[in-house]
Amino acid sequence: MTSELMTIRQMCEVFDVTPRTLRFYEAKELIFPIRQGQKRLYTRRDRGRLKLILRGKRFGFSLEEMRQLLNLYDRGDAQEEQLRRTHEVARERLAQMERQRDELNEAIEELRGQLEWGAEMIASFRRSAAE
Amino acid sequence: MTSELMTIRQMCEVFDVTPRTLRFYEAKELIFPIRQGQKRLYTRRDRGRLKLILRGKRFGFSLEEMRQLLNLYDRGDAQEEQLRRTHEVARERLAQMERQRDELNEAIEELRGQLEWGAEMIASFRRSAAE
DNA sequence: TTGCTCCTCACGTCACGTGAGGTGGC
DNA sequence: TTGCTCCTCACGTCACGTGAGGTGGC
Repeated sequence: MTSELMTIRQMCEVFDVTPRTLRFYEAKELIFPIRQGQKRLYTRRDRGRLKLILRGKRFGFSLEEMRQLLNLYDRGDAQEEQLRRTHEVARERLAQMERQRDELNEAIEELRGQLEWGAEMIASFRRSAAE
Repeated sequence: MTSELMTIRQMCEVFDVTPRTLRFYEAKELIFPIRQGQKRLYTRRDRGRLKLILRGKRFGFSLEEMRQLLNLYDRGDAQEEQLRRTHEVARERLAQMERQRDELNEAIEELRGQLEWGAEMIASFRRSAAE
């Protein structure tokens, strides 16, 4: 199932992405599948990276940010410093996400208000039609 | 201050947008400033539309959706039906926004968990360095 | 003449989607 | 030969940002 090397099709099924996405990430130097003729073969390392990339996406990191973080991770030396930097950017992202959520909640409340107002308008149309 | 006709610069200050944004909305047929030679002059109608566009943006409507809603609003005939349709799309948008907020909250919790884990890792680095 | 504001192309951004046209192996 | 999957361009999308190069009136 998750054998050592996987084709693009298998990757797509496992990670629920399109082939275009995998090729795009490769062009952006986020993953590095090996080639067997024309075909791409994805290694365990590619799968690990892709998993982190997709997690990063959920947190709203850009692909370029993820590339940099993965490169830190990759070097492996001076672990503590890398971990510290990653922690730092992640904290900033968290703050942004919280702000974003607050704005979204405000917009939701505002739209709810508009909807109530609209419902009243529609109701008043009905009343005047019934008279 | 808010005289009948406004220049692009005045519009930008009042609505906190760039000239490019106003020209872009015009190209997309969302607003229709009059021309005095080359210069654009924005009317009260343009300001009303822009206000609704910016509010729509907060709710996550696309410019094309806003264009259609504004056109309904504009015709003014058969008010009830227009109001009803607007109400309908707004309700769908609200549901999407709520789903989006829930996903964002999940991501926030997940990232918080990652951060805690990272903090522990950093702490353990410190301990082993202290020994 | 110098500055200032306005204008019109038109390419760049971000993360892919979507054909078009071609290849390899069963 | 027909199908299937893979591949490489390369243009399209969305909402603008960002120069480049030119104009009008004080």
